[in-house]
Amino acid sequence: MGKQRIYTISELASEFGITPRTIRYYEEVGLLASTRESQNHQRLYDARSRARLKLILRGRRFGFSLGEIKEMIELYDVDPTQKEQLRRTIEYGDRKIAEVEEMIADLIQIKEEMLEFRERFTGLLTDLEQKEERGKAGV
Amino acid sequence: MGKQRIYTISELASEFGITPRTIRYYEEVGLLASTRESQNHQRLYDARSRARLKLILRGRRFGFSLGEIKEMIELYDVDPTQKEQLRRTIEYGDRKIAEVEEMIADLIQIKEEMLEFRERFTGLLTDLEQKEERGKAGV
DNA sequence: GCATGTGCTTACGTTTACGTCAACGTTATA
DNA sequence: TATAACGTTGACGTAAACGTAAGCACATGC
Repeated sequence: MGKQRIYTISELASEFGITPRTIRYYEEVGLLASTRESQNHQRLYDARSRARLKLILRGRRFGFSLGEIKEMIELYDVDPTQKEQLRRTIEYGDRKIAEVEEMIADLIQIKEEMLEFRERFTGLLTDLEQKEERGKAGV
Repeated sequence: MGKQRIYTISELASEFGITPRTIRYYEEVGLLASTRESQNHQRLYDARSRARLKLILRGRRFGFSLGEIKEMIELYDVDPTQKEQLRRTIEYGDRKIAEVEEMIADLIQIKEEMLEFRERFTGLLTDLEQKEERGKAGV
């Protein structure tokens, strides 16, 4: 088995650069469950929860809303014996894959444009520097 | 010269699938200027404004805040005769290019994972279907 | 044994990015 | 000429995603 490290809420928070409040909020909206230490009522997280949090933050990074993220993550919880559920999940996944492909294509185009832009600017800069050199030489 | 089509606010809005209010809001926060038909006070947009709006929406699509988008777009307005300004812009641009590259890499990884996931599910599905077939044959 | 740190719940506050509505002006059309 | 249709400027409303603060419980080091 994998090592079963468990994490407190502030451990996870500082690891991912977020606040405990954020994690509690994700629980509040049903995105991330936690087990509780009996007696203490303290939230505890295992490797699985940690992975799930990572997924959430990854989605957030690309501008998905928590609602969309929830929809996507819940695919991991599909019942693998229900044909109709499997089919719907695959279909939904195909749409999401297409979306991601589109995003990749767009980002590549954006990068190209930024590079062109960068070259224009470095060109302008070296022009200015050469002008300055000639100025100095002229004196 | 390029054809100088001009656009009303609702033309632009419907073209990009947003509302006039959104465009007015972008003006309110200093993201998108408009010329006004004198007398009428009606907002009008040329090709340049339209391109700028496109940039804004592209940034939004990838989860950038309007603040970040503003910072990025303002690079287009740099004074091309100021060396220090040019240098800073290039430096900033390099950071943004690196960010975009990272996003692309991450998205590619996400896509890979989604594809693996998809294969597991199609596998499960064909298993189920085969089981069903054998069941029918048994009768 | 008490202060300090960590966590809990509850609840109200805040920022971003618009939505929505009122009250009004201008232009095309029947 | 009146009535849509489209535009304008306020101004208030709102959903999402947390921030923040109060009041309390529990553990731990000195």
